Amino acid sequence: MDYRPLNHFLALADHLHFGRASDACHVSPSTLSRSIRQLEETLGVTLFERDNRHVTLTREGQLFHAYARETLEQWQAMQATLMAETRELAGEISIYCSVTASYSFLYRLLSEFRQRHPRIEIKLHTGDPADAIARVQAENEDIAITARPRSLPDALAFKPLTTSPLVFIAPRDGADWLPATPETPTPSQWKDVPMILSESGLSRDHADTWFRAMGVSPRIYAQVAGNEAIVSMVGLGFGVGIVPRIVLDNSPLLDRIMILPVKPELPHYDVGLCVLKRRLKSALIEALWAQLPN
Amino acid sequence: MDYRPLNHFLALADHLHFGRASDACHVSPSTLSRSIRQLEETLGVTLFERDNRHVTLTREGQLFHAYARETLEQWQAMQATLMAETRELAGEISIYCSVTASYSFLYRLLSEFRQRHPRIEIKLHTGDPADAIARVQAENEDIAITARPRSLPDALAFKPLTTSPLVFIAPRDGADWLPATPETPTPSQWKDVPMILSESGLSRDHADTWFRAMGVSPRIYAQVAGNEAIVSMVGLGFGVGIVPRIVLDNSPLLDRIMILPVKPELPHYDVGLCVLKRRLKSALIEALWAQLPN
DNA sequence: GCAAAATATTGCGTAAAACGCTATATTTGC
DNA sequence: GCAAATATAGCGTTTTACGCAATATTTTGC
Repeated sequence: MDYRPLNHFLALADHLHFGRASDACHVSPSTLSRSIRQLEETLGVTLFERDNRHVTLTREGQLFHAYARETLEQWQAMQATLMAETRELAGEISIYCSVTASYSFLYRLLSEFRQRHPRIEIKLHTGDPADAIARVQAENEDIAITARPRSLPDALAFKPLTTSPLVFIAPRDGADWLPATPETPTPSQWKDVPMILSESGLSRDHADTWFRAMGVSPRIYAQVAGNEAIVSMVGLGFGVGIVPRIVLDNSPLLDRIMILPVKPELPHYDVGLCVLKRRLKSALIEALWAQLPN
Repeated sequence: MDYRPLNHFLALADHLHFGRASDACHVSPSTLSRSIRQLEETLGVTLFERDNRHVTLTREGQLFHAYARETLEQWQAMQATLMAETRELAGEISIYCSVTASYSFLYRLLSEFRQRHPRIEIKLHTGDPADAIARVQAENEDIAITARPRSLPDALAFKPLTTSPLVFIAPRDGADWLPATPETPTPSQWKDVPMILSESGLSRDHADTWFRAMGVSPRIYAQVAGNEAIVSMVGLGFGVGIVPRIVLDNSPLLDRIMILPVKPELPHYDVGLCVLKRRLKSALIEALWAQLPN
């Protein structure tokens, strides 16, 4: 069943802005424009009054709005009824995430899901989050738990689970190469600090950006794959690292490191589920996906 | 909105036979098979149990059946509501006219009308204009585009679209039986000219009147139905014809014929819409009728 | 018992539809 | 006056739907 036109309509009714509504629907503005136009032609009425600056709902659009919401609710209720009727979906879903994410999110994500769908097997693969997007795109994995990339490819859908800041960490024992005043960093303080960084990925991008803004090149002691490895090396006294704060929440090494109160702070980023849009047709994947609020 | 899968489902639920259900839906059995399969995959349930000889509705299929009917009913109700809201007309109008009139007038008559009333279907029948009045009177057609009859029956209403003269046409190549001086016709010039005339209708009436005024009987080579046929036969050299000048405006045979400058000229006549007055009560017909100025 | 008929499904090539990029026209804010 | 923002449309590409033909299986008629 293709209810996309109703989704498109509701998004536009909500946003009253083609750009924002198209973003919300994961389509281009031209696709949304045509979809709405086609719906209007099918119905023989104008649903939105619009020029190139304003979008408002017409009276007919308001009538249609109620219809669209009810229709989608009934469709979802029908699906839920059928699912209940058959007692469950069955099959397997493969999930890729970092060790950290597996500690932090999987229980929350899956505990209710597994109760609801005991016949669905979860295949969990852990690894460097920097690989997550690529593995989903290559269809090695159904879903990944990963940071939202700066530029999300069009074929992917993303749903946030949480937000986490990136933080600088240092050995708790201290070291003479630590910046004296991390709250007021200067190039001279940071130019000789040995840095333990990711090889790639969002945290690496943000680290590079921070140092560029500082006007200094980081002195890279090691580039490693995986935030846990960074925590390990920092805990062993090899240097300063940058990791998502959530990595620390479950780390057995927490007593070996400290968070540096560096200013300006590194940005927060979303951690969430990432999936190929077209895989959402699968009832299994859609069921997992649908568990999270939008 | 694409509700075809629901239509497919309901047809199969009704027929329990892919061949008959696909016929009912105007699709091939393979299309129906795939449509049902896709719906089942989307819902994650089996709607029909089937082998190559039997189709039965599953329990989930029965649940879905109620949903499908209600959904289509609500869609139709929504459309009806919106139509009532905008006073949108829907239905069909049948129009009868000659091929010539279809070329000359339909675009002008219908293009704006169709934009204004996209839900009205036009059924177009073409034929000899001499039949137009009779077909309207017999209610075979709602409206006709035709010449104004000399005596308009009281039950009919007529609205002019344009005026056209009747003209004599001859083969461009000439012929020895052509009148030497069509501007000053004499009975002797015309008595042997082979004439290609309509079997009936206004142009035939006017031709008969002209020849009577000339004091000669036309030598009729052929009586044919349809002005285009007359143009074809004249172009092939069979004789002289009388047709409305607008017939020539779109004729591919224009280079094969010439208009004879006959005096006295045949009269002009109105071409326009003709309809039974009492059919104007119909909102559909009134809408089309009202487009033309009085 | 066997061939023919009937039936639902699937592979495959083609047609149709959907899509996004880019260009366009218009409006707004500075 | 001009840059930015916005909705729409042209166009080429991608994706999806389609039907034909082949297939496998079952049923029916002889």
